[in-house]
Amino acid sequence: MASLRTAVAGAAARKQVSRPGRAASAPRMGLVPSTQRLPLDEVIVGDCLAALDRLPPASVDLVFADPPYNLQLGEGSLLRPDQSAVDAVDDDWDQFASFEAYDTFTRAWLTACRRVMKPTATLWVIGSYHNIFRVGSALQDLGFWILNDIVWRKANPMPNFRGKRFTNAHETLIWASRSPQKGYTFHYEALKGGNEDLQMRSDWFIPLCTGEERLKGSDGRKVHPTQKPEALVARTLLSASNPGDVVLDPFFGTGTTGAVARRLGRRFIGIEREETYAAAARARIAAVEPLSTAALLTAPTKRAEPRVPFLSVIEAGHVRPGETLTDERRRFKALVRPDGTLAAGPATGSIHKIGALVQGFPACNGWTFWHVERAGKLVCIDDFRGTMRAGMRSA
Amino acid sequence: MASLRTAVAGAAARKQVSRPGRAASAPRMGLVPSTQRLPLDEVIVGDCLAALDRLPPASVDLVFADPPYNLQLGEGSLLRPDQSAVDAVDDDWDQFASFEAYDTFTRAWLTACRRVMKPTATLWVIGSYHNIFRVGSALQDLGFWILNDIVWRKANPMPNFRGKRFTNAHETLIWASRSPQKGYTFHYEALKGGNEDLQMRSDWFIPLCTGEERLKGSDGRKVHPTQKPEALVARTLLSASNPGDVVLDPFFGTGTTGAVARRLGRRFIGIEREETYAAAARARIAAVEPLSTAALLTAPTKRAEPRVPFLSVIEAGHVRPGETLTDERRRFKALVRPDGTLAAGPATGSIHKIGALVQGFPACNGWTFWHVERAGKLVCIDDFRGTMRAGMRSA
DNA sequence: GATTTACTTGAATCTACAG
DNA sequence: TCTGTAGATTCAAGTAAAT
Repeated sequence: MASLRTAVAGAAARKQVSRPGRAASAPRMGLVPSTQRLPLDEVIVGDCLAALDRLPPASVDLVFADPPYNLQLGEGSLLRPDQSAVDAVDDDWDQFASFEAYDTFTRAWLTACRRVMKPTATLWVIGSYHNIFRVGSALQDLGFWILNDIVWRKANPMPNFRGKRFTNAHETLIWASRSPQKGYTFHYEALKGGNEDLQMRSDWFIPLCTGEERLKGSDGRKVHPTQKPEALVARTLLSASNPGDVVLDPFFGTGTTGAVARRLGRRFIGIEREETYAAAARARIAAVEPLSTAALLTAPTKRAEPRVPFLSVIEAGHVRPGETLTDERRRFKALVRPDGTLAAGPATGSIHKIGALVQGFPACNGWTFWHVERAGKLVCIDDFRGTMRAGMRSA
Repeated sequence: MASLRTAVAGAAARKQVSRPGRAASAPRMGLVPSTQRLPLDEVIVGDCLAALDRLPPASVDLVFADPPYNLQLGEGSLLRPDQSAVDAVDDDWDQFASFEAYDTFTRAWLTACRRVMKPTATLWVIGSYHNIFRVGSALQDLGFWILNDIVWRKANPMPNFRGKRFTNAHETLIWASRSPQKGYTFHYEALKGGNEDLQMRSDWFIPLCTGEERLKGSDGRKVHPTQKPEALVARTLLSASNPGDVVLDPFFGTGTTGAVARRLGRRFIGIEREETYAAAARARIAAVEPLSTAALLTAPTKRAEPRVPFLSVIEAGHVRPGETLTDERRRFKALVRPDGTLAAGPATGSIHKIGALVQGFPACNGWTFWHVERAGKLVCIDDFRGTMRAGMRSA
């Protein structure tokens, strides 16, 4: 059964390669006319598969999905040590007859999401051990490419009242691109800057959604049983999308994704089956104050900066032809030629090639490797490039 | 699976009969006669399926499995920024033709393990996002009952050298019982006592296996590419087995499970395909000094002050994105961005970098430099960090 | 001998773009 | 679509070498 599942899913995935940028292909079902207009910043009430099929292909930049977890709870209710009852997730939408039924459901919505994702889009799914292994396997079977699994470490998890297991103190998010193809958005430097100048790790420590942030009904009870903290969703959107990007959430619930998207200057498409949740989401999102554009401006990453030929650095007079370049520790030397190449002995080539050559390395960033002497001190030639880029910005 | 190799039966095999009163069923294959004698505290060299089929059913109390991860590495080698090559895991034993092939392999060894597990036995499997979703799904499909997923947070993970993903800083263990039936071993109180009287959580912070603990050959190179830290295995054995219990490891490698089992007064059965690894394991285990029963309590892990990202301070609401930070004498200003970086004019970066920049210094401690105004007074952002650290100590 | 600095290493699905 | 090249990129520990 499982092998058949894999084969079928694989075949479906192979067949379904949309070609964005060329002809806009027909909607998957062929029954519902495709509207090319995106229902932006709206909550669509209805079945998520039907709603997804009505969206144009290759139209969203990011998907955040918090699907049903398929919790398999026992019969009786769970009691705390003080005999109060734990408010368990036993809603109809979380009930599946079998793992197979859950797998079918999972493959269906993932396939539908994949169709509407741009080739450069990525997808986030959150789950617990009850469902995340099914979801992860389905992702791989459908041709998604897992980039990371992220652990949401809960600051204040519910203890295990019976003392029969470890405190279930985390949930797992999977971050995947549509295919192994490169070119997705990842704000590496920004995340590093917000994390003590260290790479952001795959384990995130974030409190549960409680207190003011938790939506409560007029009866004082929580509106949705599994509302996620905005901080968690915000980190996914900040890391893998840009201001103005379209974020899709096929299990919108009470609209955490929409609220965060609006606050961070992203557009959203929310799909939710229950009108009660959708209504709560609309009211919640309307109250969100978007951040100022100034606070959202994305800093240009080094990769996005304009290219500066080394020849331009020479032409600007920062380095003279005939000068000698050396490395930080003055172990190697090279001669600057008027055409922007370097010479080391008989060999000539770019600053990168000669840098690699003299060190015996396969590659080298010549900009950071080579230095010139100015007033008795070594100056990195990358400093000149920085000066020139600053001049280009002000011009 | 086709090649059934004969196990090397150690001459010094201790004789142990499986529990009387339990029906000794025929071996699964029906080809090799079942030996009712358990090969305790030995390393069986050979194919793990064949070896498992020769063990009597319902005979082990715990399984610890570290199967191949099925890493799918690219063509070229990965270079660090200093151009040194990463020693990748590209061994033959980690190569599978497809997910389907890996699934087949996984179901086979899990099924074989399940047969030899006592009804009360539990199983641990470790993996990464490359394989753990396949393993978890297979476990559920085969009737295992997942008790917890545990996150091994690595103290010193390998960074992401290209800056294209989050640092892959954890691996996942699944802890499962043979079936939903109750009655497994879990030392709740002991673990709680070793964890400052707090329930042991599902996220464990443990360093990699390096230094003295890492087995090295005569050439000084690591014997096995994926040796696991003893602390990790010890915690699984302490939590889910009793002294004298039989612990099975079907992917024994260099015998971490055996060494830990011996040290903690458990018996072990190790199965390993490569004689080189098995030989190293035997020598290693022979050198292990078993602990006295009284000394088996977990040693509390010493922990440094947790690092707090400025992003977490924002997420916690202590500082709002779009707010202005200033120094104690209000000479400099910077804008707080939602990703935890600051902006001063066109420049963006961490609290430390921007603090240094505005002062014209080479470095700056942003935590003590930057302040926000609260009720007309300046509050240092380091105060917020202190508050957050207090809240994190329980985690 | 004590302290500082340099070097090594760990389960890795690790680039982007012009021509 | 493929190829060649510009050029961007690392954290925590442990060990060895240098001061």
